[in-house]
Amino acid sequence: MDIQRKYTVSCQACSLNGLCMPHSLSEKEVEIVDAALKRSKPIQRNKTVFEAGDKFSSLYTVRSGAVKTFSVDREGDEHVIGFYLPGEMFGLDAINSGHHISSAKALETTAVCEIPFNRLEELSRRIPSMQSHMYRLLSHEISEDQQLQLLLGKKTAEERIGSFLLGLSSRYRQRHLSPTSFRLPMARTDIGNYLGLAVETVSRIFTRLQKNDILKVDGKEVCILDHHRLCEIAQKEPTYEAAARR
Amino acid sequence: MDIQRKYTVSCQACSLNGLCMPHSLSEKEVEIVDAALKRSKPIQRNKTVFEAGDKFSSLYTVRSGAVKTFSVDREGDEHVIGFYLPGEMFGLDAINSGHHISSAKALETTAVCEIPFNRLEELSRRIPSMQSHMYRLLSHEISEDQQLQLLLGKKTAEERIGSFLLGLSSRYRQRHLSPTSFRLPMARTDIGNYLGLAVETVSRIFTRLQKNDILKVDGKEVCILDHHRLCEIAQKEPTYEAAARR
DNA sequence: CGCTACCTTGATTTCGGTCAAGATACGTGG
DNA sequence: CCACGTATCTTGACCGAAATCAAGGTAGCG
Repeated sequence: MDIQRKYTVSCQACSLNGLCMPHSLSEKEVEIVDAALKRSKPIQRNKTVFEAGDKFSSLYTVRSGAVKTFSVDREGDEHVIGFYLPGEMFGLDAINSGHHISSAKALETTAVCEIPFNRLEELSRRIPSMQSHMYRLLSHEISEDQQLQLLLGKKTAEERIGSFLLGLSSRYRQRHLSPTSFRLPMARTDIGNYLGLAVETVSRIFTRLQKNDILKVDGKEVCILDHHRLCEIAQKEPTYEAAARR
Repeated sequence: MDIQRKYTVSCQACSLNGLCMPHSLSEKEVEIVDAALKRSKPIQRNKTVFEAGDKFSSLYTVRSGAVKTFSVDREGDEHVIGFYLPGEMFGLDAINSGHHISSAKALETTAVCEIPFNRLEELSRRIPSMQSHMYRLLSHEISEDQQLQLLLGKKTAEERIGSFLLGLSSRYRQRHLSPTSFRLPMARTDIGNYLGLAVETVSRIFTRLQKNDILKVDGKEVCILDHHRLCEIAQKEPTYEAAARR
């Protein structure tokens, strides 16, 4: 079964705020896991959740709002690594080295849920489905990252933007928001940075897609008018097919 | 502590053939883990270990030889995802979906070690340091993948090749082989494919680096003559600094 | 020994980056 | 509520790194 499906269903059922728990947990287990979570007060736009170099102690999930992770090189240039929407977990890259190698910043007013990692390790030993879930969550991140590598290494600017928008679209659908009409929480600069493109290129492609009646763009508001043609552009089969193959 | 260090030391100590076990295991535990491993007979060059679509049941480590993982798109084009040297684990991307989404093929005569995943889950519940180790291993793969994303999205052809060679160099050092003189187990085509470059570009840059006395290339034999300048080209600090920062 | 796969080198083209200049939106304080 | 300044976004002109096209060269294998 696909982790993403599991996630949406169970998040609501268990009210575990984005920990994406399997629903095989008992009442009692849900209670235990829930007790381990720390819910933060809202984080203002541009405030950081953690910074590169910070000691690693917790994983985080987005409860509301949006987060970007990024690293800064010696020349001071920022490199956007990922965007996280409600229900998604971030900070996974820090488990290995014991400190954060990237920073995380709120793209808008955001609430996160903190999960102390030592508690998580402990719980996943006691609750087998929890351990299994964590393995799958980490594995899922690896597949996604490899997907992005393919995109960055082989695809044209238009294909990248197309894939990016379709990706967002399906993530919004998963949380029962409109997959055709949504607001981009990040700036054009961030999109370009993430996709390995200049801002100007992102802008130009947005207008081109708009001219071809595939997209309607108004600032950060995006409306996908022709999902099918967008898939063609992204060199991806329509999502329902992709889902069926799983 | 860095997972890679742990790994080299313990692999030898425990003789667990690349499972990269922590050395905190007791005699008894080592025995148990060792019993779960299946050692394969050698795999011929170009033979697959598993193929995309196969049901996922095991993770693999390379014992000797080398492996590449790749996916094939609808047009039949291959996309190289990664190269694996002795001691490295592959197949991690399959945990989530329950079937392999990429294929793995031997680049030369290769022996692998198979680790049934259900046994691994079970063991990691019983042996806390084993679970902790697996989390770090998965997290490490995520960091590496994100590093590659940066390379693919932002770096020039020369920087990519430079980083690639330095990466190989440090992986060879980890297994106590010469970090300055080694044999590339993969074809130029595979390198280009992996780095998002045309074969011609890879070839041209190899000759250019050779002309500048940074590299000596003879077919698949590579010798790094000027490690420091190669680091500059790769936009990376020399490895000893990188190691010190950890 | 010859075939095929792999590698190298050169000539030409092209996609997307860079530079430059406006336009639009946004937050702040008067 | 509006004016101002700053961020962000868009559009155009030009340029360059690497892809593509083309043609030989080399090496490993049956």
